[in-house]
Amino acid sequence: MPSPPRLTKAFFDRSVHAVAPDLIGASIFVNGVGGMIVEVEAYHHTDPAAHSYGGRTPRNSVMFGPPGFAYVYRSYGIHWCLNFVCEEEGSASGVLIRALDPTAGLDQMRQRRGLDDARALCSGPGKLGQALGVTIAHNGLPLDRPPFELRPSRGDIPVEIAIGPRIGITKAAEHPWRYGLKDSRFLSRPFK
DNA sequence: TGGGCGATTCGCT
DNA sequence: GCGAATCGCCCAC
Repeated sequence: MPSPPRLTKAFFDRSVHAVAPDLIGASIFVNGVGGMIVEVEAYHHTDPAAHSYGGRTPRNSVMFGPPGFAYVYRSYGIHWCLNFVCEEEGSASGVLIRALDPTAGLDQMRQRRGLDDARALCSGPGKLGQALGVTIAHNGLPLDRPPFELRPSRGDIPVEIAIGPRIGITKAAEHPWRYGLKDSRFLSRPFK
């Protein structure tokens, strides 16, 4: 039996604004726990809202590296948030993974999150990080081998992409660089 | 070396 | 809808 298709580094070696909508409907698993991506946001180093905007620091150095790697950062001193590095090396751009439709490892997610409601397991970047067990230990790891596993959208299911402004930022808040699966029950917030 | 801030979440009103 | 919790990161002093 052939192994299922995987997202390769070439997939991420494109504009964040091409990669981000293409990730909707794809699936991510961390040690077998994960589901279908339903919400992401794009960040580019020319964007004042991006962590890489002010130049390279120890924290954001992975963003300045080659595409196809995980960039993990701590949000509000509490949450771990997962990004995919995109574009050519030095572009310092990435896509923040904001919400999943959980399909695998729900029991482990429930245990980590301390919740039963499937809708609340991965409906936000911090929740998603907790449910998948993402920590700083994943920062800089390649996305094309374990513990990560990324599969492209099945293609046989039509995917309607919703677009809107990004959430929770103050700088460059007007740009419509949030992408989601239209009307998904697992979004962090609905699209207007 | 210290203080302000943040790509958030949750509980309470 | 609003505010507290909570702490690593980063820049200014």
